[in-house]
Amino acid sequence: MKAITTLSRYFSTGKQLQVLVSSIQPPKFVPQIAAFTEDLCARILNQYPDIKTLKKLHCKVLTDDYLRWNSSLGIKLMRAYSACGEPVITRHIFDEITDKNVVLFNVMIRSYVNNHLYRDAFLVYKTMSSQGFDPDMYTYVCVLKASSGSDSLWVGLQVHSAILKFGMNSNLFVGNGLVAMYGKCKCLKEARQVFDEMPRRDVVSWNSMVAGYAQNERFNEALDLCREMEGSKLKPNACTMASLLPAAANTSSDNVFYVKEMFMKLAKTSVISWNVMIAVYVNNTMPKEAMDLYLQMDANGIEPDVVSIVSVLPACGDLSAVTQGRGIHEYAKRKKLIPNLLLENALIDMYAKCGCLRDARAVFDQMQFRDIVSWTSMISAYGMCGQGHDAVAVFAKMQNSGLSPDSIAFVSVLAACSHAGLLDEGRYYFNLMHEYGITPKLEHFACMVDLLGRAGNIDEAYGYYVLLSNIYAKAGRWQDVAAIRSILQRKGLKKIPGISNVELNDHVHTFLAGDQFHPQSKEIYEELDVLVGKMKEFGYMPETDSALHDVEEEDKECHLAVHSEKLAIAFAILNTKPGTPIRVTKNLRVCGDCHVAAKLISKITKREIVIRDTHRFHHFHDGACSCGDYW
DNA sequence: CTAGGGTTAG
Repeated sequence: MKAITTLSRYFSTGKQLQVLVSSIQPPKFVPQIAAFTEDLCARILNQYPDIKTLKKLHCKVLTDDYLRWNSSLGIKLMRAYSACGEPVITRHIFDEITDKNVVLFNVMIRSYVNNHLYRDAFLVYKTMSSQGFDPDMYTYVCVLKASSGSDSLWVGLQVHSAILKFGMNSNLFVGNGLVAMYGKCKCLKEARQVFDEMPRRDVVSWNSMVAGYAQNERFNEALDLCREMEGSKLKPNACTMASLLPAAANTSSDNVFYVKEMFMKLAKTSVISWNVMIAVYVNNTMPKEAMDLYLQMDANGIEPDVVSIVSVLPACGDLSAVTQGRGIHEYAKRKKLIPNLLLENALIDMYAKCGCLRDARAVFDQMQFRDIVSWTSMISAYGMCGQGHDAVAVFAKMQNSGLSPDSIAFVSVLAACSHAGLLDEGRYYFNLMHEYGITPKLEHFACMVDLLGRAGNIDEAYGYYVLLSNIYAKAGRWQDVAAIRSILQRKGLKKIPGISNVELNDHVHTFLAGDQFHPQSKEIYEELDVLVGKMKEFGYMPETDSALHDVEEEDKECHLAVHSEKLAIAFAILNTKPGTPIRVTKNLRVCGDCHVAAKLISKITKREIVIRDTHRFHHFHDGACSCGDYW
């Protein structure tokens, strides 16, 4: 026994472990020797050796025969293999052990979960009871983690009902798992209910609930919970800060200050809290503060790690602090943190933002592995410097390398074309998106509008605008439509057509001002004529002059030049039963003429009409509007 | 003479 204790002192490094493994003799069925070997192996395995050492040890002593009568070592082996990212070998050992128990099942499930093989984890969970092993609290904690990891609320709910059925819900760890699962699955009410009903809560319970709010962009509630936590006896820790991070972007200065206070109150011994604070500053456009904090780490005895560097590099880019950036790059090399994909991508981005294209390219060229982000960063780098042809060349190389461009890669190449005035290339890539099954979004259209606007093709730019407006109007994303409108207005495109939407049978119908393309166009205009006739009896006078500011001159005399909301209302009247309320959304503010018309139409047709414009809601009922004619 | 297995996060 003494010998073993002495030996264990030397287990701290991989090399020593390997030496020790070589000295182990295969087990013979002599009880003392077997016990000695077992204890020795257990000690080695508990240190999580690297895969080489592990395999050596596995071959040397743990033959399958041996495993059959020793599940304890089997568990340790499985754990070690799982930690090396070898779930297949873990499973092999699991299958070899004939004398199973609940713990073995739990270790197997856990191995799958930790290696993100959630389906396999669920499968083992499903089969264990049929083999006579009932899940226990440890099992439930594992499968809850699998549910959170795979965002599968459905499985999570099933697990929850099993937990309730077997009365395991009062266990602290199970409760924490449930809170985390519901939070990940966006069920904050359920998460909060579990949290509130927990008989006992620890820091993890609070952090899980905070994480739930933060992951669902409810930063204020997350902060309220932190305050409440401080009000009780528990102190926030580095993990609390880390949980807040997803929501701590572009938030108020008060909120940033709160996180800073939390950071100051922590025992600042953990590199994680420093990294989170740096990231919070970066995500709230406070690069100077991020930089300063990074530089203070050393004096506080905290060694920056890969995450610290990846977090602070964007700040260097934002500040164009290339000297600092280079220093950090050197530090990363010295600490042998490179190669590292995230770090190298961050370096490319930093150098690009500092205008050091050569350095960016050097990092890119020296990379062992490149992902879509690496390529996209390089394309943007060239784009930012106006080297559109180089950007296009890198894009082509990326395609050749076998990677499929994603939506963001297209934004960067389109932006590069736009900055360099590469009209044909821009059109080519815009059309290419289709082949990759990517639907153009705001950013892509904005690039095209920009590109065409620069090239003087105002007409074509306008075409892209209308396309974009329709897409966003149908999705109800009026803010995006407004953003594009302001881009166009800056480019000198004054005439923005009004667009209205109205929903009918779960389908959104979109109308442009003066729209004549709708299949029911004829009936709609006829209906409008009838309505205008009746409205005139109430003293309505069409205000052609001011009302038609946003349609073409030649359309003015013609009654076809009608605002889109009138078309939408007429369409809804035609296609819905009498008395059905009509709901219209519009991308511009309702004009005076349409407002009067809507009031009268609500009276004549005895319909409730709701128009949401960019500014507010208008509820029209029996000839009056909720806005009291003030908007 | 019954271990062995568990939750949040940068």
